[in-house]
Amino acid sequence: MELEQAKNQFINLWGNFGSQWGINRSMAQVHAILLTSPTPLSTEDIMEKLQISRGNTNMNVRELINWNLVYKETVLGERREFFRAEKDMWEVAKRIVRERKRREIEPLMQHLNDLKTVESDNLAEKQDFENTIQSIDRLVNKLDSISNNLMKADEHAFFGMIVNLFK
Amino acid sequence: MELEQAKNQFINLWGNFGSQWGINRSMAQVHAILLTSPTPLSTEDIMEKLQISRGNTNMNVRELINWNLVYKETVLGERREFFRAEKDMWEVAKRIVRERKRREIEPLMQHLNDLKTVESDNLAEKQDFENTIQSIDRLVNKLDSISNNLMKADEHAFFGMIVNLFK
DNA sequence: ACAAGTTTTCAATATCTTTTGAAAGTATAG
DNA sequence: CTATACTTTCAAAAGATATTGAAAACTTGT
Repeated sequence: MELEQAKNQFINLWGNFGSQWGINRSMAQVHAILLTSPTPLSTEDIMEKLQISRGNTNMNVRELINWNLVYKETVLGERREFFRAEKDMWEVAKRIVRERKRREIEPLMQHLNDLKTVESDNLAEKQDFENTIQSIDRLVNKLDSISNNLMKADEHAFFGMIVNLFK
Repeated sequence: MELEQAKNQFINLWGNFGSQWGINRSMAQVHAILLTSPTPLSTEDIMEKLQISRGNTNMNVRELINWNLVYKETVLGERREFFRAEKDMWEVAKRIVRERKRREIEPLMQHLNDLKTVESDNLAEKQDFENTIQSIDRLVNKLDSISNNLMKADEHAFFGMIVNLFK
């Protein structure tokens, strides 16, 4: 396949994949274009290649910077900003995990805690509900603790350990 | 907190959580109501408690059955169908992983493969693109292989191994 | 075979999310 | 200080997604 065509396919692929996981299509596509650009890109470059508006580009680049997946870059003698994606995919994965944990898992854990014990005259039903919540809570906490450790480990160590485990 | 109130909060919580991860709100809410019901529920029950239409209820219950998270149940002397959720959350987690893998990760891996080698006169840029794709491909494959093993292991074994690893 | 109860489908509608683009805001050079 | 280059904001519009509800299809008992 030809390089330009392959890049376009990748932008598409990454966009679809993102939207299946609750990340908006444009944001994923901006990420894709930066991942596959050998040089940092300006807002104009991104607008042009993805055919999206200035506002849209600005907002999604900014969000990617919040996620720590994209850096601002200054180019000598250029007034406008350029953007460059983190290309170490292990880093990318860790940062996505970190961010989703912070934004979604932690609030979830907080709320589950509030539901752990309830009041009711119907003892059996009370117990049943509490069991379900406990069971969700245990799972979420375990996944959380794996993700904490994952973020400390380096790629080789992490996958090495996991793969060895199952041999 | 009072039981009924807690159930409502949970339905809400699960619905929000689902929609952040690309699962539609109603589907997650139907799942929540079944998870927290001590007895199987009919379509009518679900419609009434969630205040949603028959069509919506039917479609989402069916989707949950496709995901293997909900079972059809027959009640003696009743003509209509009842539904019951799988309550072992380790099982639930495994089934969600299995399904998302099948629907999303496998197609992704397929497409990445097609992008692994491209043609271009610009050797440096070709190399750069191929490196990025390779790096994504390696990560996805490793995550895939962990998830395969996870689905074979039982909960205790899995978490036991992971937790010990990081001690 | 019919009638009553139940489930499924799907076009129309409503809702929610994303995108646009022009205006306001900010920074920099001269 | 002022003009110009550039970035950010946000209300309105477009687009995507979810929901409704009534009709069609199916199922079961008599």
